[in-house]
Amino acid sequence: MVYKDLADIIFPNAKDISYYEEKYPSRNLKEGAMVLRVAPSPTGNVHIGTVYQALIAKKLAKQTDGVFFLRIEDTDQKREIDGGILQIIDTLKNFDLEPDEGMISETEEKGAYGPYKQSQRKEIYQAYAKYLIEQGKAYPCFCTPEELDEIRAKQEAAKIRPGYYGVWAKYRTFPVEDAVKKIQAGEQYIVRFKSQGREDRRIKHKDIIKGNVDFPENDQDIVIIKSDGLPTYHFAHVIDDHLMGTTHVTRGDEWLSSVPLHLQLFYELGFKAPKYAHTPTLLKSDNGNKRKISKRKDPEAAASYYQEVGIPSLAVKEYLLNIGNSSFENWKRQNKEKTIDEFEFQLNKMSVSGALFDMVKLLDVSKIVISRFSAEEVYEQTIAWAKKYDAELLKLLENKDYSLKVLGIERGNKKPRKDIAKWSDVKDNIDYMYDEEFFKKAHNYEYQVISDKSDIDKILTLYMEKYYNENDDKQTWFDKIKELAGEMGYAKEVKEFKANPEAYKAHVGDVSTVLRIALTGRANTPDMYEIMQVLGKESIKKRFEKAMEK
RNA sequence: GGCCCGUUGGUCAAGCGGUUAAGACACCGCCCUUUCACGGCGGAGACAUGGGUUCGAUUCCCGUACGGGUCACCA
Repeated sequence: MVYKDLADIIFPNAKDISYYEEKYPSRNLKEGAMVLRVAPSPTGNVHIGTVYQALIAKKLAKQTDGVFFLRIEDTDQKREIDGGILQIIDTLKNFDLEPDEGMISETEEKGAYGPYKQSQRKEIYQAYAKYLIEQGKAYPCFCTPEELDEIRAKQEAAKIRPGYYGVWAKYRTFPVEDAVKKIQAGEQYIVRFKSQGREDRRIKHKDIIKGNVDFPENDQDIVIIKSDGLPTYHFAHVIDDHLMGTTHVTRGDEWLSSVPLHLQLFYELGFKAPKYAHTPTLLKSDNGNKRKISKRKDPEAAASYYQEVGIPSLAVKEYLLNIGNSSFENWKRQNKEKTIDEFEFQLNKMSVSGALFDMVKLLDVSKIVISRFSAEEVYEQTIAWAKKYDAELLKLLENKDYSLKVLGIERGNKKPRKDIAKWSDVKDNIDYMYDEEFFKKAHNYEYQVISDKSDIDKILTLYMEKYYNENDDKQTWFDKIKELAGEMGYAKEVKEFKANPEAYKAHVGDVSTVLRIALTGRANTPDMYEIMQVLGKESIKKRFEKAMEK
């Protein structure tokens, strides 16, 4: 009996690999086009790192007229959750990172290199596993998990390198005849790769991000086909990225140490290996230590978190892009009108070490992003957010025309306001602009410099009766406040007051503050002229009356 | 523990043998003819450490410390 017989017994129905090699020909792309992918597992709660990977991969593909595809890595059925695929697809859509090829729904896909879901590629992996067995480069292993544990325990006791390799690889040299007998007797087995590597030799690898790295060769006979017939990650990666024509594998740097194995697999299968770029991990500070952002402990690890708190996906992408290529920030400042698609991302400019995810900085980026939105865009996105997360806000925004005016305050000019970092900030920023909300609340009216009740009442009455005219332009409007200040014995100019503080009780700014607090119930607001324009005379009057009642 | 990778201000980071060691966020101060925000100006704050190599090291080499990753029929 020879390897071929063994292979036929293990995978009797597998096709010859030439079938697949012909079915998936090389991609006909222009010189320099990059083919990249994002390959998450449908285990629920899409990680922000997946979005980061997808962003980079899609950007590179677009820049080079290449292809960006989505592959679902669902070879571990134990970890798979219902709706996991949909979550991934939706997340990519939310961030405007739709793939050119791959799964587009739970069951459908597009592209000529599918299936793009690994569990549906079982026969493909088996064909290649069979090929390897025929070549004597893979073999069945009948060790039980318990046996494996025993081996490990022995190795640990002897303080030698653990694993299934060399003399420890019990079935590596097992006679074909005996293996066939065991299989025919119904014994359980898995398929292992017969590594030709030697630990005392080194393999060089040039990573696009990490640079030159060399490792000892892999000598572990790793599992390629599990007992459920599905491949392990390593095997699936090599087969898929070969068949799908991936030119550049971008993945988290937790994979860096598997490179010797992957390169070996590519070599033994006769495939050309893709270029690798191992991206640094997104970290978080935890008690003074850095650690990976974890799905279990950190809410911000979930891509959905940003949707929930209302950070625009564009802001998240800009922040992520800046973590990837720090030149982005300067580029953006010099190219305010350009979209992020026009920025040229460079893999080799990525930082080698992991960055702490900085929420404060993200929020700053988000403020800038939102400040550039029109009132209409802010309105639409806030509504979309409120529909899911804040019914009260949704109700507040019912009157669209009025809301557009409110959101348009100090927006659209050269120095737009930057006080909204996320949609969940909107309510607190604008609720006082709505009468129904304003009059519902009890206000404290904590006046500052001018605190004498009769003075305050006088300012408000005088202003309303004698000075206010809703048709005034801004200059006239402010001149009138100055006059009012003068009439009440306050300094008309702040400078005057500062030059001669003994001569006055207060100044025009303090008078404005009284008006502002009576009007809005708060000491800090955007431009008061614009506020009054939006509010209108009736509302202003009622607000002053309410303030005087107190 | 073995094997890899890393370490520039609080954070993200330029720089890659000779620099007053950029910039951004955060922080502080001043200015911006009414508050806040915006904007402007200014300030404080860094090359983990010890040895080499060199006329000269943040930059190159070695060690140490610290941090991270990885050692599954998980990806």
